[in-house]
Amino acid sequence: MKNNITIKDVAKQAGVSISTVSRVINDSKPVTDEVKQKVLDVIKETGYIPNPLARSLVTKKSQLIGVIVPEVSDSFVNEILNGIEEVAKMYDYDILLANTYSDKEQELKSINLLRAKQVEGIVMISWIVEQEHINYMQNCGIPATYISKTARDYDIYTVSTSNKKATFDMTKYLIDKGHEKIAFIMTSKDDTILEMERLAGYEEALEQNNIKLDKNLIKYGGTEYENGYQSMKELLDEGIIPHAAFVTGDEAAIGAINAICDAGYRVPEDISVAGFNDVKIAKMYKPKLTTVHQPLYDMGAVAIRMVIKLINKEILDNKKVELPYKIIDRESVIERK
Amino acid sequence: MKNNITIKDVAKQAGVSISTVSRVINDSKPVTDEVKQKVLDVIKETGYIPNPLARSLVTKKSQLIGVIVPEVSDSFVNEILNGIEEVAKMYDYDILLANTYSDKEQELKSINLLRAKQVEGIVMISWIVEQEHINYMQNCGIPATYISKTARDYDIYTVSTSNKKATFDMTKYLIDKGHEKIAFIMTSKDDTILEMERLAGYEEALEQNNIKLDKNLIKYGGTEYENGYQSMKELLDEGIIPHAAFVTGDEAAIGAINAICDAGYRVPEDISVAGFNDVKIAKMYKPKLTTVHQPLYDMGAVAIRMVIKLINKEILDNKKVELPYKIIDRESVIERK
DNA sequence: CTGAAAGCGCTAACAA
DNA sequence: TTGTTAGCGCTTTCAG
Repeated sequence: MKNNITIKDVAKQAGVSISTVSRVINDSKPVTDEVKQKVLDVIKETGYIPNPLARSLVTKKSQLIGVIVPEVSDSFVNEILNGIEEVAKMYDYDILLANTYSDKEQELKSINLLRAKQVEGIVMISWIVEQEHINYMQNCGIPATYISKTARDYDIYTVSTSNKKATFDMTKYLIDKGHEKIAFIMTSKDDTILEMERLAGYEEALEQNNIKLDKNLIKYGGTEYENGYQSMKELLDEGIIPHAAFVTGDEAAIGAINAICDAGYRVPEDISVAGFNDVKIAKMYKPKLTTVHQPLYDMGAVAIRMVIKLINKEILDNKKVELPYKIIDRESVIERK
Repeated sequence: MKNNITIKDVAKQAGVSISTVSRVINDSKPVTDEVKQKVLDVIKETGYIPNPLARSLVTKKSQLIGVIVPEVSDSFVNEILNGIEEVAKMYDYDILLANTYSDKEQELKSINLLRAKQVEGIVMISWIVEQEHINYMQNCGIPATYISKTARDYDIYTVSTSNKKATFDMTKYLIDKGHEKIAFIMTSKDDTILEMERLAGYEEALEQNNIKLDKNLIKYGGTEYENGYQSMKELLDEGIIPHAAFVTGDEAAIGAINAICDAGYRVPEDISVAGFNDVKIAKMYKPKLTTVHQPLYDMGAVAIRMVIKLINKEILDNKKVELPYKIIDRESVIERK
């Protein structure tokens, strides 16, 4: 019943030595066709599967790549995960998953855990990348790439899109549509690099168009629906009715839309709303969300390909890959009359 | 830099034998406090991490559980995944992920792959469970639980909710709201057990309320947004305007809503729509989706706890766990006047 | 081309 | 309580 067949059994049954069997399953050294066939037959017959544990133990290759995510059920995350998974499979790697709930402690723990499991590389998806983690990671010398909304100038492998430029573009897009009083609702706590960059993009666009920055229009929340809802509600409760709201995350943007509607305004007729990421729901929602498209699947695919290359000691020409974003013009933003 | 420290190094440095080191790290046999402390110190100093591969090789326990899913980015799936992940961590298991895209071949392959990786158990999320897989799985004698919308009477461990009853209840709910012409849009191809059960629930509710079954109101699609959209569109194009639509999946339900709106009708004023699963988006959408709540997170949690128990040879009183569902009364269904 | 033997890092008898 | 030793299943020299 169970897979107790070992290389020994195969060897015995085929009347050869275990090394010969090893050779045929790995194609590592020449073996007479005749013998080879014999071994192959026995393998098929017995249903023998080499034990990768034993193999890994000697080769020091586990064919495992660890993936650390803040939360599997976040759509930003799981679309990336799809890309990771698929490419991993192509290269015969398996994915070891670790959820951190954005907890710093947990992230560190996960790194350890994965390391212990002998993963050959790690892809880390994290909202906020911290020097501490990087040091830690680099110390253990395990190939890693980061997918993070922050492309800060840490000396690490990252795949991302240009936040500043994307934010600038979307803001400008909004301005071009006639909006001036543009709320800016961010999806992470203040003071991270990410926010700095985005804020910079936002401010720059405003400035270039001679719109005075109004700090009251800026809110910090989280990536979730509820956060967006909350931030928008606060704004409205403060009596601020913007022409448009730019929310740097789609789920939060949808939250914001709902807050707007609950307050008795219409989207986009009264207030336009733009999102960020172009997550699956973005095109399912009504109104369909105008947003910044990030190639989530590709980001995952690229990231893992990078660590695989790293594992194979290939040289990457770039530590930082920036994938192109695109503004997706849908229904939640309209021209302001 | 790298984690090359082995048990030997620790032993040498602590001036003890490797077995002693093994004992302290596993707490398996009494060791003098003094010696123990010494060893612990050295471990801390060197940053030694036991190699689980080597350990697994001898203990035959990999601390790995395989999870096979149709697609990570499906919200039904990833909410379950969250539950799985969390409980796994509690029990010190790691998750090996395999995506199948609902491909039968791929599912079989994944089982093999995971098996090869020495997983101790498998949780399988699959739309359709097939006898072939079950046989295969049972043949390799590896503990497994299935999370599937079908609770068919296979002799396997499953966690699910009662489809028939849930469908019945929701249909009845719709009828009680004054709807008679109720479209029934299913999220999988015809002829699976799942559909049979659901259909039975639907038909029964109709019958009990003296509503004649109209086959034209029944459509088969898939779980995705597009599928729901498509099915609904077809219906409308055929000139059938139902009072309500019951779509057995939230994303598809949202697709249906969009199709309805695109055709110039309003939800829920003209047509009510009900979903199934109560996925994250269900409460984000506008109108908020009236749906059958399935405890996704819990389903994952329960499923993996079951396989862990199975792994530990504990006896489960029930092969089949049915978790309670609940009708969530939100905005997409209203009383018909 | 093939086999014998060493050893990957660890656990678990078995002695001492 | 501790050390010695024999493997776990496999790859990989090294002889032949």
